[in-house]
Amino acid sequence: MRKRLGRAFFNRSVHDVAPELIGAVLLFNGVGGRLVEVEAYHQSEPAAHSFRGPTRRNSVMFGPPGYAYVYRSYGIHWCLNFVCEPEGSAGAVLIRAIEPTTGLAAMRRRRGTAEMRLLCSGPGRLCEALGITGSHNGLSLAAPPFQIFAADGGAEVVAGPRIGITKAVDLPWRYGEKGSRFLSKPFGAKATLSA
DNA sequence: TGCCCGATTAACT
DNA sequence: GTTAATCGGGCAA
Repeated sequence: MRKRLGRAFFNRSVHDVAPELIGAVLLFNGVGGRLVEVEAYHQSEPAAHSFRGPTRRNSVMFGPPGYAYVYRSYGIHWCLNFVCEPEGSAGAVLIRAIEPTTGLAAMRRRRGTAEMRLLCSGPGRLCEALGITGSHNGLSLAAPPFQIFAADGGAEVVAGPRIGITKAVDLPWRYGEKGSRFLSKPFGAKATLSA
């Protein structure tokens, strides 16, 4: 049986947490699958929402680890983050893609497609498929509707540059499962291997 | 207040 | 390849 992840897991550096999340299982109201792509963000670098200090939108990032930070992207989509680091460090891991395994019918209905690749491959798609919205901002990751289980160690993790940002573009803080068909974008040939 | 831009996606040409 | 949808934050005035 997989180990349930709680606050202790998230109360560490985003650089430790993010690669360990690849292969972990995320369920929201019993719907979800295996995490295959995430990105790390930290207050110290300008691509992070927390870089310029607390605002109403990002306040959850400045709270304790183990909580969900959900924000609206481009005025349209929702994006899910796991708050990490000791409280006040304002780090978070953006959940970018999952391999759908559980609750396929609900995901297909919400996304309006049966195409597996299009259900959860991208941060906005994933939130729509799982039914996550801004109303879930600030919820604990250790209690329903969230259930998060540790990776079983089978995933081979690669790292590369983050996607869709214009600042700190060279930091290789995107992590994914090597060769997964459910990535939002493939990793380049020069992607490095990670623990 | 007004203007520009963004951790995106789908539907165009 | 380009563009529209649409809203909160940051910054200038």
